[in-house]
Amino acid sequence: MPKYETRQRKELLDFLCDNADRPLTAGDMAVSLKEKGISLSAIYRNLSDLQDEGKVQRLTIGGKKRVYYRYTGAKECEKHLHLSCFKCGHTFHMGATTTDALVKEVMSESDFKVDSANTVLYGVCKQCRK
Amino acid sequence: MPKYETRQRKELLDFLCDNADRPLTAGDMAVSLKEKGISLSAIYRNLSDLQDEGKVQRLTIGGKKRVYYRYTGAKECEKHLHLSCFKCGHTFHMGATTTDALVKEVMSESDFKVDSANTVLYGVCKQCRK
DNA sequence: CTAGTTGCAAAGAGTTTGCATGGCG
DNA sequence: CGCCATGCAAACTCTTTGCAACTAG
Repeated sequence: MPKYETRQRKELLDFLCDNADRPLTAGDMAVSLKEKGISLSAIYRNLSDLQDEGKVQRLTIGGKKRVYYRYTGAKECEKHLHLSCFKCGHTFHMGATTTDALVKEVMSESDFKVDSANTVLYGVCKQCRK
Repeated sequence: MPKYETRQRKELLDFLCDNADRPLTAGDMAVSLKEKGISLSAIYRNLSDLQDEGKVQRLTIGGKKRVYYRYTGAKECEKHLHLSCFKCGHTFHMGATTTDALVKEVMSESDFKVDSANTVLYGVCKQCRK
């Protein structure tokens, strides 16, 4: 849990927000933020804090063997399910109404409370199906 | 892609099937399979093949920082969405009918083809909500 | 037999941590 | 100023790989 608002922390958050639609590895961030003078360890330490705060989620993609990070801190994320494409890796937001319907459906069918901000449906998007 | 049916591969598959309802790390498997004389590298190599065949999926859990594996090779898995509890880590299968309905709903709303065998909805199960 | 698979140990990748320095409040 | 966060490098953990021995078909 951070107590100071450091420059590094701000830069990292900005970067994550700007790239909320695609999954990032810690390495990706390091490359993009190195020029701004942000060390790998600062990235890892902040990512760790952000996860504890529930603003960042770890995830794996399709057959990939790496761990990716996704920003889920936006207020909108709480209201939407996420759709992630196996092929291109892009993440889309599902409409709030449909999300609501789905969450309720699962609740009544399986007595399971879905956390939409943190769940990702995997599949293939419109573009990649062509 | 394997060409031989080795003892190690069978044992690993058996173990995965027997534990399809909970996420396992490669280490977990190694511990349980060491007594049967199966090396870590055999486990990793077979897991890799199994992933390529689409029988095993990698996933991350809640705030955890590790990679887990789940068996998705059972024919039933193709017909069900998976519900995984943040708290206890247990995986449940959602009914086939509801799964179908959900998949269709997403398709018509977002033009996105959900791969149910490989997607996991995160949330909190009945037990853990008490 | 022949080629794929295993075990072991060493190599790699990604992530974490200790400690001195620097910066937020 | 005091304490937290950063940077760097070393330490770790998990995963992959080279090679000789083994084994399924």
